[in-house]
Amino acid sequence: MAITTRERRNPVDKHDARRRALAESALRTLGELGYAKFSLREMANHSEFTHGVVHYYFADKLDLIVYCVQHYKATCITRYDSVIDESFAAEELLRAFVDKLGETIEDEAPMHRLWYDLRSQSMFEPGLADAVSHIDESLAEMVWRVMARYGELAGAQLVVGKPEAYAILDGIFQQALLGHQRDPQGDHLVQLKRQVMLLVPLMTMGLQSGLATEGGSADTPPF
Amino acid sequence: MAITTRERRNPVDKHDARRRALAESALRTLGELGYAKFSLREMANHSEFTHGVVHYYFADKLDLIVYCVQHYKATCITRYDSVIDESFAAEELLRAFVDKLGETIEDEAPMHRLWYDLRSQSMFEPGLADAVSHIDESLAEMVWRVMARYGELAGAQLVVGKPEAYAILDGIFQQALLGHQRDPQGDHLVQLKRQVMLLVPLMTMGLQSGLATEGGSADTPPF
DNA sequence: AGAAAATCTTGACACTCGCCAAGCTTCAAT
DNA sequence: ATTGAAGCTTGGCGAGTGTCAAGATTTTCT
Repeated sequence: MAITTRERRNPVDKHDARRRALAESALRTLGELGYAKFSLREMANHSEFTHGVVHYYFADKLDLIVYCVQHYKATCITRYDSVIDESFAAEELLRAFVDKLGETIEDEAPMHRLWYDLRSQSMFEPGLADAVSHIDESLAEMVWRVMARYGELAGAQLVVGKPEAYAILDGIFQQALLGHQRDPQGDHLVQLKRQVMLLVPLMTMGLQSGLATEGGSADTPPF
Repeated sequence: MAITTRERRNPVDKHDARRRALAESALRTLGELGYAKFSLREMANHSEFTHGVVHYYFADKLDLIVYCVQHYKATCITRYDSVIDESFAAEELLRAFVDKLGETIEDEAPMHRLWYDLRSQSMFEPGLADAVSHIDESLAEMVWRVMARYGELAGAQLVVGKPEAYAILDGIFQQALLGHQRDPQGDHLVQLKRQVMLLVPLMTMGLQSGLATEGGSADTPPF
């Protein structure tokens, strides 16, 4: 009965690693097909798994998807922390932030459209509500870290709170994603960057007239 | 062969009226179940129609849903025009606007969550993209009419353009709807009103310090 | 009234779905 | 090497899906 920690932990680590692998495969298919057209067999066809193995690791389809949502959270919640840590001036932070925004919309569009899909689904499928709500809260906190750091570096107070800042930037981001999906040739990414560089200063006090001082390519009037 | 205009127009009117009736029934079921769980038979069970009649009036399921989206547009595009026409001062317009926002979130939550669902679906189902895009554009114009009128009444210029104003208010509205669905007992409606009354002046020049002058119950600090 | 056209119902078709049980394979421990 | 558990595959069940054809019903026109 001498069970070392290694002997005990390894099986459950294997188990969890397998769950993660399943979840990552499911996330790929979900990002491709969306919640409505997602099926376990379709996921199996697009991966190395067989359609039956899911029920060995998850109670049912919804359990898998909820786990996917929670796993997705871990990968995206700290996405902008590097731009916070590596920026030491307000304009530098803002520029790094909008660049990262543009990158993620280009590189991970399927994951982002899936996120908006799942968030909408959570209004019809109560089983998703909790997991989605937690991610939304984490995203709001991530946005708030950027905004707080920006205010700190700019030496100005924020005139909006955490929910407002998140809702605003999320709305802007969502429109950019919709436009990018509808017409990938369009200039939605530069519009997104311009809009964020307009709105972030607007959400801080005393910087409303500082827009024109940034120069560069983002000084076109918004209308 | 004497075909009067009444004889000729009536049949196609009947046809279109029937299509509209089908669409309204489908919209009710869609608002209840969401796009993913919507089925023609489920719609038939919740209405006076039989599941087969749909294919007499629509090519297929997607054709029906696209028609639903377009029909939905007509009912919601002019929703805020009355508050524009009947308000003759900036604060009055703003108050009427936020009141209407709260009303629609209370009275037509199923339709609004359906809208966000369908907009997300349009990123996976290209057949929905055009119809959804047109509605989004119309909603942006509706928001812009309110904003333009507000700026006019306040005697101030807007510091954001049409896409920004719409994205911002849409993001705020969406968060309020999500919160209201997750927890109907919460105070998301008063938060929504407070947020909009903060942000609309913020989107106009020279009104940043005018927030405290409104008094009433919306003067709590945003953070 | 009778013919013709429009409208609707019904039932079946081919298909996909989540789920599960029975059996097979792999692996670890004695 | 043998045994037992863990992991996985396979096939199938029942339910549900969109679609459509055939026929019944209603409406419209001469």
